[in-house]
Amino acid sequence: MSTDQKTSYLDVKNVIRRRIHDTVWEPGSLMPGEVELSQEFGCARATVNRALRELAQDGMIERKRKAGTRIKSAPTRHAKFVIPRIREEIERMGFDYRYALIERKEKTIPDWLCARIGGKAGEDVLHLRCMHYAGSRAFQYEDRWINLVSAPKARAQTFQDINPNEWLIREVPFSDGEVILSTVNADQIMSEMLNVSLGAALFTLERITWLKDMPMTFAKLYFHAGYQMTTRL
Amino acid sequence: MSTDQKTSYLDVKNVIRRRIHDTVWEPGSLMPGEVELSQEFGCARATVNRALRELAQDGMIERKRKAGTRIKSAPTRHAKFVIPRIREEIERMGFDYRYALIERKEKTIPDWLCARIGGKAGEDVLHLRCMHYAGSRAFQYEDRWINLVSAPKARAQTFQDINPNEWLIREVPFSDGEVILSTVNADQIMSEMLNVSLGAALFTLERITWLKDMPMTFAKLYFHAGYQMTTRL
DNA sequence: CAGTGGTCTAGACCACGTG
DNA sequence: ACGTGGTCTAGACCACTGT
Repeated sequence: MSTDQKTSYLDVKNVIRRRIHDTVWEPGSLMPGEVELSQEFGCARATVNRALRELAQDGMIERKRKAGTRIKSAPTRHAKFVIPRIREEIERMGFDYRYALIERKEKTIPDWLCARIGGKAGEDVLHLRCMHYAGSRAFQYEDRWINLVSAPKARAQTFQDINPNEWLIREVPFSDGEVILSTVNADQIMSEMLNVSLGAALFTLERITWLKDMPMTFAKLYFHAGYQMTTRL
Repeated sequence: MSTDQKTSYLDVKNVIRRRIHDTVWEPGSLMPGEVELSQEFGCARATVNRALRELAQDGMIERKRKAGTRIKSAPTRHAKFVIPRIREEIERMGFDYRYALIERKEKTIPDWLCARIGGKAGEDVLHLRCMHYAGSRAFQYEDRWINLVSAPKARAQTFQDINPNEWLIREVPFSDGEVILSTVNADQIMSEMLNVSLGAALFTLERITWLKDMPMTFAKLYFHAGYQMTTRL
């Protein structure tokens, strides 16, 4: 009568976590290899492997072939935030989503944008300014630039009835992106658009998207006052 | 002469990703089961399993036992942000990290905090206000509350020479947490502390931490003007 | 070159949740 | 009840990289 349930990768994960927390293994030091651990835990190497793989993904340890696995001295904390599609975010709150194009202009790429996203000088870009509403309330002001070289189809799109994000998702694949969260004091334009007082603290999200080194689009989103992003750890 | 390298879980992942993007399988609909896919790809079920598991983790699909695997209609976009330890963040920028305690006071838990973190009325808490400097420049103002019921050891700690976060990491385990990013206009105190003009837009990070339903600590961090969080997708 | 993690396999049993 | 995903195993080969 042995209560020999097989040891799960979760058990392994937890034990190791505990050991790291209790400094059984010094930060920065090497921990035993997979084979050794699998013997200790009485399970297959694959089980240990999965536990360690996930711990590495969580940023608790660092693994290198031949070098072994070491405890991260500075256990990095990650938080996963949802970057919502605006329509869904608004509808999930129970409001009607409404979109309005304010301006649409083809231009030559400005220098600052060139530097910002790594484009080539002289290329054509499409500049869009739009608003997103939740019911009758202004929700987000969007300042969007689309590279017409890498996304020429945008030329034929008026963006009167579809917002840039939804169009891009449908029409343009992308490989890589960058997101920057920051804040800004509302200037004249934003205060009018978002109906907030001049200087109000606004949450902003900048997003750059590439397709294999080709810059596709740059967007700066200004949220209504009081907007916040939430996540669980 | 067959170039029969074994198909990797990465291959599977990529093909599936492609199919989802190309709407080979309708959003919201069921996709084939693991067995069927493993036959199609000519690999072991474990391989398909890993591919699907990771795709689920990336938010592209949703899996349920017995129900099968379906394509997420609203492919959620996630972004993983690093929640840095302030000392490391500052030192990584090449500055000296300096910490200063401004105020330390034991109190009865205020109502708003009670509601905020789900504590019991009447419990004792420790309220700390501190500053973090990068070299000579103010970097972050911290407003911290520690539950003295769940972390009684905090009573004996002056927090003169160690910042709350580092102490908590060392002394108190935690199971669960919540992070909220938002913005605020600098009030009198913050403008003095962070040396910014009154009303400047500040980036704030609130953090609540629990240990098995026991609220441990609540912190609101106010960053210097111009602070931003960055991540790759 | 040799040791460590990375991955694949084929088969097995289990747990959950739908019908 | 039973089908689907979830996990474990034992063994094998590969790929990277420190020595």
